[in-house]
Amino acid sequence: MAIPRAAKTQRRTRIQEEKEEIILEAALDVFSVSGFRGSTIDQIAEVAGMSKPNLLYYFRTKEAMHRALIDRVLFTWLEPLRAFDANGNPESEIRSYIRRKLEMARDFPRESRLFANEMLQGAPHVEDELRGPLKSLVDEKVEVIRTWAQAGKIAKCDPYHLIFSIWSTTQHYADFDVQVRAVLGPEHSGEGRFEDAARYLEQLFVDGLRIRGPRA
Amino acid sequence: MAIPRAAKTQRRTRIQEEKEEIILEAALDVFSVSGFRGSTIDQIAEVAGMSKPNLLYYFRTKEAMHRALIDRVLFTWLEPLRAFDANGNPESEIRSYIRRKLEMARDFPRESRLFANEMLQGAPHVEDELRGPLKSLVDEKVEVIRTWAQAGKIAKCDPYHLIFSIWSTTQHYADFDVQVRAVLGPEHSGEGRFEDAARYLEQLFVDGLRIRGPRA
DNA sequence: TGTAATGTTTACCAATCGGTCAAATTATCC
DNA sequence: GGATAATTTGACCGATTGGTAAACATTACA
Repeated sequence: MAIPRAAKTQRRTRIQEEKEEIILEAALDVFSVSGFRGSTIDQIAEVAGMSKPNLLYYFRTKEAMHRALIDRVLFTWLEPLRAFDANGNPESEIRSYIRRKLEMARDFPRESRLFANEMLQGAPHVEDELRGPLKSLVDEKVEVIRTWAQAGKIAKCDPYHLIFSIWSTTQHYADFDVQVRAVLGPEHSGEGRFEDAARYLEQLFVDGLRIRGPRA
Repeated sequence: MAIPRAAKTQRRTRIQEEKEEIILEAALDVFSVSGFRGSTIDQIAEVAGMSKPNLLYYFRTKEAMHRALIDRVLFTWLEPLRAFDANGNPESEIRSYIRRKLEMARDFPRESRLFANEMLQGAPHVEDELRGPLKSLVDEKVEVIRTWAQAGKIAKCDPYHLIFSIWSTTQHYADFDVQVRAVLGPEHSGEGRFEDAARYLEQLFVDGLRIRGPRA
């Protein structure tokens, strides 16, 4: 008798590891474009190259697949912020945070879109994670930024909105990719647009945070 | 015999105007949360408070409803950018553009989310509008900004990415509203967050664009 | 190599999907 | 007030949805 999801053996089979990976990969393809409600198990099964019941053998419901995916993505999504170092140099920390977030937008656009889709729908599946781990981490980094500002290392600013603006500007290049390409035109839609964005954003944020000297 | 959508009379009935308005309002509610694929005619019909066939009497297909909605939203979405005045003062023009966009995020979050949903899905229904009218308008304003920079009125910067960053930061407060509220916590989730955002963003962009004098 | 656990497939289900149709109801205008 | 056009509804359709049952195939391990 088949017992899905290794309930009996505790240890996961080689096949389980492989297939679950393939499924989550396919699920990411589909969910990131159509959102939870707009995606179907059949679509995912087709992308994964296996039958629907086979897929449901590994993840018993559509919700289960989505949850597994969200958990994984949320973790990597927060990586750059976690790397934000209180002991580093403010300017270079912000610079590399922007760079890291832009690299994620370039290298993992599906993950970014999955997350964006979830937010647009009111975060029905991750509200707890937002209020818990996410808020805690942000609060922690906000304190760092505040300390920097009080020490006169950077200009005073609202740290929450600073973080929001870095999130939104960087993720924009993943989530609104079609729009960016359409506006830039085919001649500027190569991968170079990420370098242009990095240059622009670093200038924007670093200059914006520099302590302003005697007015020009 | 009933001829849908006033094919015969040319002029639209009072009832037609009213009902189409109610339907589009309901459709905005639903589409903005679940996207096109994830929304159902039944949902919209329920929100609109009428039967499904009745709804389909005014809009023959789900696509027709979505298109009518997109056309309307795209127009108002571009209003602030259209208002961007080449003859105005650069600093105050950018300031009021940011303010206008933030007001839209506050007052029309569903419209912003509808648009974001469409972008996430690869803009299957509006790619032409992006490449055509949108790109033209942006190109026009990019020239304005470029002229300002060349005249030494503002710092040099990539005008395209400047516009992208204003779009993304302002729309963030509509599209990622749940996240913003979760991170700010219940005590800062009142309408005041838009004022805080406005203050922060105006400072960020205006300072970032000020010609920098002798270094501080 | 045998066998028990694991993995896969075919056939199927009830619910929901987008959409149609004809009949019933209501508004409009002379 | 009656005819005519406009509106609304309930019953229905085939396709698709998320998910199940059980037979079948494969793997792992003694």
